[in-house]
Amino acid sequence: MKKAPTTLRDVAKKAGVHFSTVSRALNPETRQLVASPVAEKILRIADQLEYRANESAVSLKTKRSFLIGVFLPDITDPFYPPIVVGVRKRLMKSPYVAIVGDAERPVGQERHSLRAMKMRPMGGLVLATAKLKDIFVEEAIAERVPHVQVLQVTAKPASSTVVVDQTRGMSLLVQHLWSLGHRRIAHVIGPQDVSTGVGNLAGFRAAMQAAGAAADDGLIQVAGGDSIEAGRMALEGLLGRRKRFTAVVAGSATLALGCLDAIKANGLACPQDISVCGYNDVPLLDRISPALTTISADTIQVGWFAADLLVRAIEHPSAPPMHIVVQPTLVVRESTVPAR
Amino acid sequence: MKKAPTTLRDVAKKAGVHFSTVSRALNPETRQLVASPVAEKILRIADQLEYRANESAVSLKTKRSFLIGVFLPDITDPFYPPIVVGVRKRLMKSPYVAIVGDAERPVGQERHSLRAMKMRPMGGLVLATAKLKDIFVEEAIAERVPHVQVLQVTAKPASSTVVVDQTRGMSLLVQHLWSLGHRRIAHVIGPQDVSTGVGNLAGFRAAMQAAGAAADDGLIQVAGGDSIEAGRMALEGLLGRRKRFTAVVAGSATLALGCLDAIKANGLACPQDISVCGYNDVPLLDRISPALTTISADTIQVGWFAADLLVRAIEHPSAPPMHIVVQPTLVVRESTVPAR
DNA sequence: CTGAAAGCGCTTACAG
DNA sequence: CTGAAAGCGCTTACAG
Repeated sequence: MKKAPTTLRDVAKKAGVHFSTVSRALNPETRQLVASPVAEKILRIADQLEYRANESAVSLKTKRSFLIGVFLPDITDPFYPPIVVGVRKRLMKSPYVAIVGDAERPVGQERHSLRAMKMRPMGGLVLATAKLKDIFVEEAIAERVPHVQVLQVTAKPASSTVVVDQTRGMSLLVQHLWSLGHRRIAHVIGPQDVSTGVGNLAGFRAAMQAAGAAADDGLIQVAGGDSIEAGRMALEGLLGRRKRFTAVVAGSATLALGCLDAIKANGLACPQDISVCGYNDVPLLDRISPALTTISADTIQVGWFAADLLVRAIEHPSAPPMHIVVQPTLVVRESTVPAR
Repeated sequence: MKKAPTTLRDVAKKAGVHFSTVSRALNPETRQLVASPVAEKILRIADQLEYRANESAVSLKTKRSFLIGVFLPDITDPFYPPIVVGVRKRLMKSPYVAIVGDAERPVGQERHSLRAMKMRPMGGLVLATAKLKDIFVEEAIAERVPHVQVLQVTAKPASSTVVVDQTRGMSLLVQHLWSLGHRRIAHVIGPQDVSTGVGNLAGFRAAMQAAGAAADDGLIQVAGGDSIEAGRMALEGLLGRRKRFTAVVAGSATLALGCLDAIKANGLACPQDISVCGYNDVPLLDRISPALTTISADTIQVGWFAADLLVRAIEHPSAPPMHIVVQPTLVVRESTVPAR
């Protein structure tokens, strides 16, 4: 038989006090309202009976929720799960627990998520899915749901954010290629409806400028999505233009893989004919052929910061939003070599 | 101002009925207790007011929960997230929502998860973390929490399970190597406290037997864990014995990567000197050097089945456990070649 | 078919 | 310092 869980009343009966006294004793914030010896006794008995507050009852009464929704663009892209690890790490000793929400692209799905989110009052949200203009974020703001945006952010975020420094990342990449003698550098960039897309492009332009040459718009190609296939098609397009370039900077690791495919499909070789570098490091990128030069960021840290800011936002609703920028590093591997 | 969400009373007032009538009308199972025209009107108004039942209240009252906990050994191992995708897919149109639980190894953490699970009544659990003997599973059974085990299962599971056919997988691998002329085949196997570990080993032995040669115990090495490092050390051990072998079957993709490292570290080459094959396919394995021959299973499907069985278990608590076995396929790539 | 009532397990003013 | 009461938003016997 499934035994009923211990309730406040069970503890109260055994302690010989009223159950509201038990409630006070168990809550650290009201504990001083209870006489010390009584509180101690209650704590002991509660522990012994393995009392756990029923969360539904607490939520119902306090109108607070301890569920933190983490929305990722794609849980199967190995770039994202570390975010969850970081969030979890920060939430470990807190009363909050992370849900991984389904944020798949189709509009229908998003609606579903939104509705699910609204019927299940969330304590807060970590959103890695924001477009430059994002109804999800707008709703969160309108409904006053505490949230923080990570990696991808809206155009002018009114919420706290944790992002990786894109300008710095692009600058590291361009400087690296430049120092290898590359001058004609192509850029396969991700969709321009997300901040990482426009950020990378702006960063690329700024970095080229700083290096001493304006970026050649004829060597910039926006990919149709963040997939290997989109990356391949984008570079095929560039190759088809027959405009010479000796290196290509891709907007993500996924796009970079597509670039490698395009190079191979055109009878060329990386890095001998064209150097390729990606953006965002994921496992096994160091073992593919050629191992990919890329930009790496501590995404566990990003998740940790996000959860930390979120907890603050929940506990101090009126505090102004904070913006954390994490610095990435350059990881040089085999896919970039001196220009011929 | 954060406007209060719509409640049953709001809908009732607007519809001119008692709120209990609204409750009945909104629940498909009790809807026929309400006069059709009234029910229709209520439905319309509820929709218009964007009414969503407060889940805490529902859970508190019914003592049911719509939270499904999915526990993975490691969310950053790309082998596992597809399970979540599958679970989510099945749960999409159900009232349940999946939480990804933290099932990190340290015993302290597990305790934390367990406690979190108990204070937050879960509607059900999908466990990919079961050891042969597993207190987590034992507790779930004792507490009558509906659950299904996936991939890794307890010794004699009393709950529903969804696993990949290990015997078949090992057989495919051994037959493949055998047909390439390999006779002395080593085996680097994962920890033996989980069903996949013992299953793979048993499968390997059976497959060797069936092929016509008993497995040589001197060529079997149990790794200290499921990590690249553990795989490397295991194969180093085998290499150190100076017992000749021309191929090695690893118990996981991760272990296989370690084997590749060990081969390289010993001045040998894969596949020229030793063929290597892994178990479980993950992205990029087709792009590493050499691309890894391995066993692939549809893990999204595994997750889907798991959620399906779980929903059944929740809705029909007395139904007997079911056991689904998914068939894997062999993916031949560059890491296995004919024996010299 | 519908209403009124009880009660799920809590928190938190309000008395004493 | 402690008890008694109200009430969060629901579901579901129980009357009518």
